Amino acid sequence: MYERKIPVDLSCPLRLTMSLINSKWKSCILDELRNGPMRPSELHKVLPEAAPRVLDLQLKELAEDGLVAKTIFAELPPRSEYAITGLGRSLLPIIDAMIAWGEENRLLFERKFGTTG
Amino acid sequence: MYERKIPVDLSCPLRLTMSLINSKWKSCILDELRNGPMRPSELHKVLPEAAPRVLDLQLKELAEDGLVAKTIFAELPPRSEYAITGLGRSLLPIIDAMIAWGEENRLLFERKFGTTG
DNA sequence: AAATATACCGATAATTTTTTCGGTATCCGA
DNA sequence: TCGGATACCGAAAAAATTATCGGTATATTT
Repeated sequence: MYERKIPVDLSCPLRLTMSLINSKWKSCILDELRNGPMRPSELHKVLPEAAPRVLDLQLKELAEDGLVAKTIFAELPPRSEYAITGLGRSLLPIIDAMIAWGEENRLLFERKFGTTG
Repeated sequence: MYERKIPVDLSCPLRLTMSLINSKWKSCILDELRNGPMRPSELHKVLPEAAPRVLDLQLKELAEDGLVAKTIFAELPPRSEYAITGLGRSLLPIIDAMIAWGEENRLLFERKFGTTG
C-alpha cells in the first residue's frame, strides 16, 4: 500500500505551510485547478512532464490534506475529477506571489544559470 | 567536492521560485536572517534541529543563488557571517504569507494529524 | 598537554521523493 | 477479438535530499 512517508510538519507555522506545498508538482496542480475541476488525464495534458502515477500520488496527498476534493462518477470508462477546496484556494495568493516573483526575477536567473543566455 | 544535484528550475515562474525555497531549511534560514546577519553557529542555536553540516550546504546554495551573502573575517578562531541580500529580502513577503497561513490554519491540522488532539 | 571553540569539507549513510513499469478492470469502437 | 481510453494501484528502481561521522586548521583556555 501507498503510505505517506513523513507527516505534515506541525512544529512551526512556516514549516507547516511548506510541508503542504513543498513538492515538485503540488503547487503546479493547485495552480492548474484554480479555474475549475480537472480530470487526472487533463492534468497530465497540461503538466506533461509529470507522469500520471506521480499526479496520482500528489493528488492523493493533496486530498488527504484537504486542499483538493475528489469526485468519482460511477461511469464506465471511469471518470473522476479533482477540485480545489476553499482551504486550497486560500493558498493561491501565496502561489500567485511566487509566480509574480518568478516573473520579475526570471531574467536574472536565466543570465546566471541559463543555457540560452 | 560538493555539487548541486539539480539546477534552479527555469521552466516556469512558479517552479523557479519553488526551486529556490523548496527545501527543509532554506525558508527558515531566510526567516531567521531578516533581522540581521548571523554566524553559522548562531543559526544552529536557533535552528537546533538542523545539523551544522546541513546548514552549511543550504547556506552555500542560498549564496550561489544570491539570496544570502557571506562575509569572512580573517580572524582566529574563524568567523563568518551570512546576511540576507536584497533579492532574498524580496522573498520575505512570500515567507510572511506562509507564516500567516500556517498560523491561521494550525488548529485545523493539529486536529487532523496532531498527537495531542 | 589537553580540551574547547570556530568554520568548513569529504565521504558515506539514511531517508524521502520521484519515476518507471507493469498490472487490474471496464466499456467503446474497429 | 483486439486495441484504445479511463482511473488506479503495487513493486521497485532511480534520483535527490538530508543527516551523520570524522577530519582539517588555529587560537584561547584549563
